[in-house]
Formats: sequence, structure tokens, C-alpha cells
Amino acid sequence: MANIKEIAKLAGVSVSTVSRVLNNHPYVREEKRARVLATMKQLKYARNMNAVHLITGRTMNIAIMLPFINHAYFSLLMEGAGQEALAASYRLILCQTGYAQDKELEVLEMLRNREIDGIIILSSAVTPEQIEAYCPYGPIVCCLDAGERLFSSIYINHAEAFRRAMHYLIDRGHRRIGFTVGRLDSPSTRARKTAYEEVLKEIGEPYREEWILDGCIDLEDGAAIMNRLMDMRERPSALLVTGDHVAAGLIYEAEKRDISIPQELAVIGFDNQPIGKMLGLTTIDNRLLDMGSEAFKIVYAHIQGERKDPVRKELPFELIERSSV
Amino acid sequence: MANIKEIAKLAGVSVSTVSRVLNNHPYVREEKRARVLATMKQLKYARNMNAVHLITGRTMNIAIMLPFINHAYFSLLMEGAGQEALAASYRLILCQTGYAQDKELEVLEMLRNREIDGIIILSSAVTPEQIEAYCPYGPIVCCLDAGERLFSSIYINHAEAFRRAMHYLIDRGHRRIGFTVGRLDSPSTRARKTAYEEVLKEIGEPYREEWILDGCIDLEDGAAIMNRLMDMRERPSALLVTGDHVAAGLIYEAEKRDISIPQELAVIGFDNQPIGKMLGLTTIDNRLLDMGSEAFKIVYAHIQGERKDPVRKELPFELIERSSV
DNA sequence: TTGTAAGCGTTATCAG
DNA sequence: CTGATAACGCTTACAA
Repeated sequence: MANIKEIAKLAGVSVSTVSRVLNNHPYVREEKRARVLATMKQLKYARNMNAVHLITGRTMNIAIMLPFINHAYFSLLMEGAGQEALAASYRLILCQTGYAQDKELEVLEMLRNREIDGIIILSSAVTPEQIEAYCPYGPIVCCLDAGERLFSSIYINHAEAFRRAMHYLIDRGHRRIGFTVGRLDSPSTRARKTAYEEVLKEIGEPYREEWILDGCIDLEDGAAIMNRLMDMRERPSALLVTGDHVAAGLIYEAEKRDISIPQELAVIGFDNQPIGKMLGLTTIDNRLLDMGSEAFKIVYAHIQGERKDPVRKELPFELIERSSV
Repeated sequence: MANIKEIAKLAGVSVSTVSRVLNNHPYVREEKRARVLATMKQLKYARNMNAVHLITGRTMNIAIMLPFINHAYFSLLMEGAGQEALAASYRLILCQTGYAQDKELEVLEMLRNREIDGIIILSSAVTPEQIEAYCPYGPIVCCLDAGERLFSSIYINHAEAFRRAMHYLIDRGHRRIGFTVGRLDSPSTRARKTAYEEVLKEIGEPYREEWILDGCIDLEDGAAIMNRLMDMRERPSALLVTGDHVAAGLIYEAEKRDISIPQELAVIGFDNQPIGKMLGLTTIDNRLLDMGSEAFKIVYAHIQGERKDPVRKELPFELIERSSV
């Protein structure tokens, strides 16, 4: 496999000239450039990018850390980041962690080991402090509000969105409100829980632990909620559901049991996925596609040196009214 | 940032010894090993993997080429490959192409440039011949039957699955059968079309171009089919739908219009996605998760040198009977 | 506009 | 068990 040296010898120039041609540098006589190019073609030259990476200290790779690949929420974020990466000629390295801390730390180590130029964290189990320890090695951006940190954040205000949704329900006469979450100990769940308590206090309703439905991640979980609801001696009249797919599962199961939505149970989703649109689901659009692309742009700006300090950017959300409330 | 040389000097050993420690080689006196390890910790040593990649000629990266990230079909395949990659300590590089040939060729070039050790192609627009041109540079596997090639294939027999589904419908009294596809010019569509014509001939039904519904990729496309069907002077009594999400959109739209399924329109899906299960969709399980993980394993076996010749492996499919027929 | 030579940070080889 | 030293293939001062 030919290298730059052989090309140089055969073309009768120096390796630097070959390198200049390779990198589209100016100051190469057209005649020599042509000769180099011809020799490359003749020898089927292929650049060894690892050598380039070694000398330049860059890999054009960014890791995207996420717990599950096969989930609509992460797919949308990935899509957003992926489009930007494509445009910037960067590559996304898929790092599925399943929320295992050791796997997450491995990804962070990749940054230290210069295997990647930056990291986009879609969701993780490690603490912000653990992440900060890796900030000296390259830009990191998180898709949630981690507060004032050494790394960047791009997020929507979950507490605010949650409050907005609750008030929307309250304005329409609901007082018995419950909600579903994916993981009880996630940062966004904590934000929602706080908002939940606050709003309940505002309207003088008691806080009921049993109306916080945990472990709702997918379609099937949404369908399963219905069973849990049926078992309750007192049921909420409205549900805030994290994830339109969970809401879709719930709606479908409700239909099966002849529970009419919104009359017997009002539902507000999150994420604004196509399935929600199809089902007439009232939902919070949290701009996942934009968030993914913004996340990439932030990391990219840091890599390019256009930016030095961490960014902390809030994206506006939007409540989309349809017919499930 | 400390390197192997500094570690060696500070620990009072040679670089080779440090390298041996790094790679868990035997033949290092325990005392020296400890000293090296301690020095590394002290200097916060981080290995520069690019140097390792350069000298070893391996990157531990495999590209996964696909047109769209945000699609359930590809998500499942990715998930399968991702799990195996995780287990093998390999990384997946996400290469979204949008079926643009130049982007696809860029991915193939990455193999030539030694940026990756292999490629998993989930779906592509380039020809098998174009792919074969890159086989000298590393293992490539395609998730469809490309025939006897220099690269590997892992696939289900689409024609057979299609025939099976058609006969299932015919056995239940259907003769007016249509089908939907994503792209008209894809290899699996061609296989389906051939099977379609054959079976129609078998039962003496005419071939109707207008019952082949093109451009059906997502939920919304499924819903849109209903409009197309309504415009027809004569409608099929059964539809083979490529992709459970498309089928789900169709079913939902049918429900809206009070068209009963399966009485007025029978539907068979493909992919066996959760949404299909929820909707009681009869479908073909084409083992996407297994296909993804098998794809990774094949490439991996080649990289490890456990295998030399290309693999061509067919996965069995299964018709899952539910209530949409 | 071009060439020489010094790295980049490892691992591999080979002699001890 | 250990250490010199030569690759790996490229970019980039610096000098011409």
C-alpha cells in the first residue's frame, strides 16, 4: 500500500509537496500538482488517516453517549446531531451505555485518549462532577440543564414545561393530576417532581406518591399504565406523560377498555413525535431535533476554537393543543 | 500531557517496559510494573490511541452505513449491532447517507483510509460492484442478499416472505391484493415485485401497477395510503405493508374513516415492531435485532482473522398471526 | 514555490 | 525479563 514517500519519489517531488497537494495548500506549481495527482491515482494511493490524526491531534470524531439506541427520543436527538455532523464532515461515534457508569466513563476516557474530539451526552448516569473531570481534554455538551458547569448544556426548562402543562389541565377543570416518568432518579424527573408539588400546593391539592408512575419508557409501558390506574381506588382525571410513545400506548389501551379520552382521562404527552400527532395527542414540543443539532454545533464551535467558555442555552418549548385534553 | 517516554524516564525503565505494562504483556517484573503504574497515575498519563492505531493498523471502529437515523427499522438493526459492539469493545461510527451516493462512497473511502476496520451496510444506493471495489481494504457486510459477492451478506429471503404472506391472504379468500414499498428501485422491492407477479399468475389474477403503493416509509405515509385507496375505482381487499409503522398509520387512518380491519381491508405488516403488536397487526418477523448483531459478528470475525471468505447467511423469518387479516 | 528534517506517541524487533 | 532502536505515515517549521 503506497504511502506519501513513494508518491513523492515516483512523481519526482518531495514529500512536503505531496502533502501540500493532499491538503489543497496554495503554492504548488500546477504542473507538479497534476503529476502528484496522477501518481496517486496510478498507485491507488490511500491516505492513512491515523497518521494524520496523530500529527494533528484531531480525529474528526465526536462521541454521542446515550443509554439506548432503539428509542424514539434518542433517535430524534441523534438525527439532529447527525445532520450537522454530516454537514461539518464530522463523524458520530455511537456509544450505547445502558446507563452503566463504567461504560459511560469509558466514553469519557476516549476523550482523554484523543480518540474523539468532543462528546455529546444525550443522557447519562454519571454525576456532573465526574463529567467535569474530563473537561480539560475537550468540549462536552449535555442535553439537559446541569447548571453552571465546566461543560456546556443545551436544554429545555423541564420544570417550566411541566408547570405549563399542569396549568393547562387545571384551567380546564382538572385537579386530580398524575404523571409518568422514565427513571425516578433522573434530573428531569426531579425537576418535574418539584414542579408537581409546587403546583399542587398552589391549588390546594394533596400530593399523592401513587400518582407518580415510574418506569414508563416505551409504548408497552404506556399500555401497562392502564392496569395500574384501574387498580387505584381513586384515579387521576389527567395524566402528564413523559414521551409521546408512552402516551400512545396509554391511549390505545384506554380505547380498548372503552375509557374515553379526554372525558374520562385527559393526557398530555412530551416530545411531539409523529405518533402523537396521528393520535391527536396534546403534547409539549421540546425541540429534540433542534436540540441535537445545537448540541453538535456547540461542540463543533469549541473544537474550531471559535468559542472558549462553556455554553448554557435554553431552548423554548411549545405546548401543542390537540384533542387529548 | 505526559507520554510513554516521560513515564519511562520517571519510573527508571525503558519505553518498551512501559508499553508492556500498558498492554498487559507478561515478562515484566512485578516491582517495575508497580512503579510504572504509579508513575502513570502520578502524571495522569493518557494513552494517545491515534499512535496506537497508526502502528497497529487497527482502529477498533466499524462504520454503520444507513440512510436515516430516525427510523424504527434502522434503530432495531443498530441496536443489535450496538450491543455486540459494546461486548467486543468496538465502536460504531454512525454514517447517515440519505441514500446519497457520494456520501456512501465517502464511507467506503474511510475503509481505504484506515479510519475504520470494517463496514456494516444497513441499506445503500451504491451498486454491489462499487462495494466490491473496497473489499480489499477490509470486511464489509450488507443486510440484504446481494448474491455471491466479495463481501458478506446477512438477510432474510424477501421474495419468500412475500410469497408466504400472499398465500396466507389467498388461503383466507383474498384475491385482490396490493402492497406498499419504501423505494421502488430497492433490491428488496424488486424481489417483492417478482414474487407478486408470480403469485398473481398462479391464482390467475391480473397484475395491477396501481396497487403497488410507493414511497411508504413512515407512520404518516401509512395514513396517507388511505387517501390513495379511496381514490381508486377498484380497491384491493388486502395489503402487504412494508414496515409495521406504515401499517400502524394505515390502521389508524382506517379506524378514523370507519373502515373495518380486517373485514374491509386485511393488512399484513413487516418488521414485527412493538407498535404492530399493540395494534394486533399480523406481521412478518424479519429478525432485525438478530440481523444487526449477526452483521457485527460477521465483520468482527473477519477482523479477528477467524474467517477469510465472505459469509452469506439467510435468517429465517416468521409469520406472526394476529388479528389484522 | 520547493525541499529537508524534525517530530507526533506508540509498538515491534532483536539483541542481550 | 529488559532496553535500544527502528518503524508507522503524515504535517509543518525552517531554510532555500
